[in-house]
Amino acid sequence: MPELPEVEVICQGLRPHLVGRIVTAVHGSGKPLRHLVPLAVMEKMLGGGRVKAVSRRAKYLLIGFEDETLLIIHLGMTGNVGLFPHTAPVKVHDHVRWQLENGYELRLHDSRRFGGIWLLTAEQAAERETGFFAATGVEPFSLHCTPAHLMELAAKRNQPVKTFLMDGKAVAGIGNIYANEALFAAGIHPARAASTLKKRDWQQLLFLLRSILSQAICCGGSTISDFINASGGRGYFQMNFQVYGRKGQPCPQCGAAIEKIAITGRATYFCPLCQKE
DNA sequence: CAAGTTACCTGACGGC
DNA sequence: TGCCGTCAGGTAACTT
Repeated sequence: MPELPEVEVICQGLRPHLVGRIVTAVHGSGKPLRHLVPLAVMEKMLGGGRVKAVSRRAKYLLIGFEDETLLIIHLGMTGNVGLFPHTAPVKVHDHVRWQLENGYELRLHDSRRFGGIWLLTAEQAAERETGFFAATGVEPFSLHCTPAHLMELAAKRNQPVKTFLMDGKAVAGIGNIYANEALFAAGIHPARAASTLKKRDWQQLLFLLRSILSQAICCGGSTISDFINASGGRGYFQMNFQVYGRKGQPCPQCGAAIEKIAITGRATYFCPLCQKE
């Protein structure tokens, strides 16, 4: 489900309701996730703690506590988090529930259980960029993310530019949807070797990528099948998809039929006329 | 050793 | 109606 815009929307939605709240207990389904901190350990480390900050890094949601303990949540393909009254019926696939002092609880719902939860101590949290996030790439909106930086990273690789964009070790937060959309906007064929892009290509691609991510955040993210934000609402950026999921439909630029191919096993949509190799 | 493939899991959808 | 195959927004452990 969630790429950078969706996680950002959840983050912004949660922040005003979660900051200042105190975790009183942690409950769960007992089913494993891709990574899961034992509920008893989580309750011991978080119990009585007050939330200080809610932020995002790559596709991870970060919930910081006053004692600097950091709760990290990844939503995988189908994960959602939201706040519910603790009396609201627990749904199938509600795998972890953080009970709060105000009668609400934060719930992680994830049918495929590709999501994950980690807990960093204050020391680990302080060192997170060289620890937990050591292998995580640069944030697309950060000042360190420049056309020159991307071109330098890509020079060492002989892979399609789409695969490069989706590699979280290079650039953080870009998944299949936004990689497809950004390459279409830039007029770059997704299978083109990343190492062949010129400075000018990277300038254009980065500018358009940022523009698309920003628009998507403003639209509340993209809801394909099950994405909902922290208030249970749907995003509507999918209305703006130019190529993603549009196989056989006319290109919005030139009218040619959008093609679908597989690149590194992932569905890839592009316009054969607007995006030359 | 970079890069492609498979595995993890459930649910939705299309074809028959 | 229902059974079966295919596919899905992500990542990491495999294999080549």
